[in-house]
Amino acid sequence: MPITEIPKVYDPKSVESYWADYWIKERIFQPQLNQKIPFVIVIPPPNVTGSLHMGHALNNTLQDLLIRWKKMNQFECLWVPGTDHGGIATQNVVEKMLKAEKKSRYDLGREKFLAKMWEWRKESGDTILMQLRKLGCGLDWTRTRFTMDETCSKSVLFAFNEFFKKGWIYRGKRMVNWCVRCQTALSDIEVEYEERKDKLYYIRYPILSGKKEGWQGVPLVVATTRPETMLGDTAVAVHPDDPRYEKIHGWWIQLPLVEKEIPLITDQAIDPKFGTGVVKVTPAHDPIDFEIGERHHLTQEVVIGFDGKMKESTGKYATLSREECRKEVVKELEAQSLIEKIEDYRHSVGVCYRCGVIVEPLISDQWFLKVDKLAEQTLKASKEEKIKIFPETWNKPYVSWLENLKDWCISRQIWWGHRIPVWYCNKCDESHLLINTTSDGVKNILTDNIAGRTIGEGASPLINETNPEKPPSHCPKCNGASFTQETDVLDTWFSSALWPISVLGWPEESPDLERFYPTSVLVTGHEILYLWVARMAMMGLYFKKEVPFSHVFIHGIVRDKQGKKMSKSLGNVIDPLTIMQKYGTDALRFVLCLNSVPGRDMQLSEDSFIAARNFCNKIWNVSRFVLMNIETTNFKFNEAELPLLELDLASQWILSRFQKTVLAVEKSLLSYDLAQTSRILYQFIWSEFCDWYVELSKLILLDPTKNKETTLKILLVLIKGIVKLLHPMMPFITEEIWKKLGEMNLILKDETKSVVFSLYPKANIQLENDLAETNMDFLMSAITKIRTIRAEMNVPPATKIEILINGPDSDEKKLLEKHSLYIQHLCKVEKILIGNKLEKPQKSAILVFSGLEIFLPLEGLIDFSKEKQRLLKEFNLLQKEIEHLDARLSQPDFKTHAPEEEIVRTLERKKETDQKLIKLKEHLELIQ
RNA sequence: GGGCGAUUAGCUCAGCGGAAGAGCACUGCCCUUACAAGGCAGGGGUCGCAGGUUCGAGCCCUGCAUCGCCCACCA
Repeated sequence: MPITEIPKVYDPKSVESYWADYWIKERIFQPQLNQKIPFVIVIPPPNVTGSLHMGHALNNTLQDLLIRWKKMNQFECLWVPGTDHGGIATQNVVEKMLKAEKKSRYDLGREKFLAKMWEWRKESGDTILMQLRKLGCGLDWTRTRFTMDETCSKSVLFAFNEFFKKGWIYRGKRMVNWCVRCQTALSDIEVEYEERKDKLYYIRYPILSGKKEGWQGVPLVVATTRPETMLGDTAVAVHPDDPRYEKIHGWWIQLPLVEKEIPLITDQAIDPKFGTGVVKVTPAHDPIDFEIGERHHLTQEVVIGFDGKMKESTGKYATLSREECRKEVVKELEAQSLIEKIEDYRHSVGVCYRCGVIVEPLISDQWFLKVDKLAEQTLKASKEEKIKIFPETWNKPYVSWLENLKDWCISRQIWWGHRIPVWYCNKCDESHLLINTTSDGVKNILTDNIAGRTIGEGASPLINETNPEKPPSHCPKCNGASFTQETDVLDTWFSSALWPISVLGWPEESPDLERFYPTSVLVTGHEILYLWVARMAMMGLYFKKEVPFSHVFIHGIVRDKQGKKMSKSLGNVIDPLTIMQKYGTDALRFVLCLNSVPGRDMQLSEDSFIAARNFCNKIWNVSRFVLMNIETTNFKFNEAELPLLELDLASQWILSRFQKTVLAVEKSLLSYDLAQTSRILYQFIWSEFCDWYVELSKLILLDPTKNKETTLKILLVLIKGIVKLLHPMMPFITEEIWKKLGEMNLILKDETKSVVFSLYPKANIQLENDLAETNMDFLMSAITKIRTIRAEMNVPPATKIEILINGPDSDEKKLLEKHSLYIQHLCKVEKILIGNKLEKPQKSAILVFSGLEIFLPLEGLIDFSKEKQRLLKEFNLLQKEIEHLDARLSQPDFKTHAPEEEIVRTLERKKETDQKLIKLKEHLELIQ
C-alpha cells in the first residue's frame, strides 16, 4: 500500500488480530535457551471460571509490558501461561448449573460429578487464555499449564508426601471455618469479614448456688450476638480479676431453655469492659470458647450441624436453621422474661469468600500443614531482601502476616481438586490411615506430633511415594490389600503455592527448572498477597532452597468511578473486551498503565479510554506524516552518524529532550511506576515532538528550496525511538508502524521481524544539549505569548501581521534573528523587525517578555479598549508577584539562611519583574 | 482495637521543600497540505481542618475530621 494511502484514522480492528497471531506463529515469545540472561515471569493463573475482567487485563498488561521491555533489552524472556482449577469457586459454578436441572452433586456421585467438572473445564476453561492472546500477551503458549494437569498434579502429590514424611502434615479435630453452603472447611484467610448491623442480646442466666450477699436472686447477665448457641453452652466465664464477680467464682448457673447446670469459670480471655463482663461459653461453636473449653476441660456440646441446621439433640429446635433458631430462642427467652435488653450492634461477621454465606465455626476432622519452619525461613529471606516488594509499603503487612501465621488447614470437603493421597485400610480398621511412602509401597507413619495428638485410633497412615496417586501395596498391620482413599481434596491454594516450581517441571530436574528458576518478578494485586504470594515464597524456599521470585510487583485493584470494587452483582463492571472493541487494545493497555500508580487502587470510567484512543490516533498520524514525507526521498542512514550531522536548533532540542525522556522512562520502569512511564511518554510525544518539532520541521519540508535530508533523518530517528519506547505498552500500533518502516527499508533487516527484536532505546549523553533546550524554551515562550495576544485579540490566523522585537541583548538578538522563521511560521507573522531602539508603532499591542518588548501593530484589526484590559490584567498579576517577592526578600533571615543560588534566583526574578512592570506601565499610560 | 493509604481545578489523578500541573469536561477562534479522535488560546484551585518545624510548606512533624483498604479471638 502506498504510504499516502495509509488511512487517516487508526483502525485497531484491522491490525490487532494479525499481530496477535503473528507473535504466536513466529514463536516470538518462546525462549531459545541461549546464552542470554533469562527474565522469567509465571502468570498468576486465572481460575477456569468465567472470562477476562478488568483485573486480569491490568495484571496481564503489566506483565506483558515487562516481558516486552526486557526482551528489547536482550534478555531471554519466558512468560509461562496457565490456569488454576479454582477449587470451590469452580465447583460452585458447575453446581449452579446442576441446580438449574434441580440436581445436586450428591445425586450424581463423585465420579460422575468430576466427569462433569472436567467436561466444563475442557469447554470453557481456556476462555481467558484465548482472551489474553487478544490482549497481545507475549506468553509462551507451548508451556501452558493447568494446576490439575499431570505435571502440576505430580508436584502437588510429591510436595504433600515430602511434608508428610517431615511430620508437618497432620490430621486433627479442630475448630475450623465451615461454609454451610459450600459444605467445606475454609482456611482462615478464605474468610472475609463484613461489617453488619446486628443485635446484642443481654440474657439473664439465673444463679443456682450460694444465694447470699448481693447476689440474692439476681441473675447473671451475659451479652451475646448469637443466642441460638446457648443451647450448647457448657459454662459461663468472667475475667479472674473482675471485682464484680469475685465472690461467685465456681458457682453454678442455670442455663435457661435447657435443663442444665453450668459452672461459672474464670479466664484471662474475657474482657471485663465488654458488655456485662460475663460471657456464655459454647466450646463447639465459637473459636474463643473452643480455646476456653480446652483450658477448662469443658465438654463440647454440638448443637449446629454441618448443614447449618440445629441438631437432633436440641429437641424442639432441631432442623431449624441457625437464623430461625435464633428467633425462636429469643422469643422463648422473652416469654420467660430472661431478656434484659437488646441493643443495636455493629460488628464484623465472617463470610465465605466464594459464596458470601456466614461462616460457621465447627469442630471437624481436618488436615493441617505445620507452617512455623516454613514461615521462619521465608521471613529470613525477606529480611535479607531476597524478596523485594514494590511498592515497599506492602512489605510490613506481608512480614507481620508471616510472623503471626497459624497452621494451614489444607483439606476441603469438596470434590474438585487434588484428592489427598492418604489411604484407609478396608480390612483391619476403617479409621486406619495409610499413606504410601516407600518404594515397596508402604511406610508406617504414626505421627501427629502436633500437640501430642494421634491420628485416629492407632492409625497408621500410609502414602505411596513413588506413585502417590495409587494405594499402598499392602497394609502393614493386617497385610490387607484393599484401601479407600481419603475423600477430602487439597485447598486449591496448595497447588497455587507450588505454581512457580510446578510449571517448570518440579520435582523433575527439568532443563526449564534449571534454566528459569528462580523467576524474576511476580506481578499481582494485593488481595492475594497472603493467600498466594507468601505461600509460594514458603514452598519455593523449602523445595528449591531459593526464593521463587526476587521482586513482587503489587498493583492496585480496579474499581469503578465511585471507588467500588467492580462486580457483576453491582453491575458496575467495565468489560475489557468491549473496551478493546470500541477503543482498541492499545488504548485499553495505555489507560491501565496510566492509572497504575504504585500503591494505589485505580478508578476507571469509560471516558478515560477516549483520551487513550485519541493518543493512538495521534501516534498513527504523526507516523503517517513522517512516512509520507520520507516516501519521496531515497536516503540511507546509520544512526551512529547522528552526532556528526549539522543540526538546526529544533533538532538539537528534540534530540536532547528525547535523551532525557529515555532516561526518565527507564527510571520509572525500573521502579515499576508505570503511571509515570505513561505520562512521560504521552507528554513527550504529544506536547514536545508533535506540537513543536513536527510543526517546525514543516518549515523545511514545505519549502521547495530547502534540503530536507537532515530533517527527515531526525524525524525518522524520533519516530523509531518513539515506537520502540511505546512498544511494551502499546504493541499493536507500534508493530504496525514498524512494519511500514520496514516496507520502506528504513530499519535494519534483523529488526524487521518485530519491534521486540530491536534494541530498547538507551540514552545517548552526547546528544543532550542544555543550551539548545534553554534557547528553545526562550523561543517557545515568545511564540506562545505572541499567539496568546493574537487569540485574545481575536486576530484570525489568516490575517498576516508584522511584529517588532525591541531590546534583546546580543545573544538574544542573534538567536531571534537566526530563528525568526520559527516565529513567523508558528505565529503566522509576515515580517519581524529586531532591533535595540525600535519605536513602538501607533496602535500596537504590546507584550513585555524577558527584558524585551514585542510590538504588534494592529491598527484597524483590534479594539484597543480590549488591549487595555488585557494589559491591566497583566499589570495586576505582575504587581502581585512583586509583592510576593518583596515579602520574601524582606524576610531578614532569608538572605542569611537560604542557599546562595536561591537568593540569586529570587533577586533576578525581582529585577525582571520590576522592569516588566515599568515598561508595561509606560505603555498602559499611552493607551487612550 | 492495630496498621496502611487517600483528601490538590466540575470529574479522574500527577506533583512530595524554593514561582500550583495533566487528561477529560467547559469557553473562544480556526476544516492551516499528519491528525476535527485535530490545532491555537482561555476560564477555573486560600492543595480536608488546626497547630508546629523552616528564611521558605500541597510537600516535613503533631493532632483532628471524612473516606477507603488490610489485619485482630469486637462475646
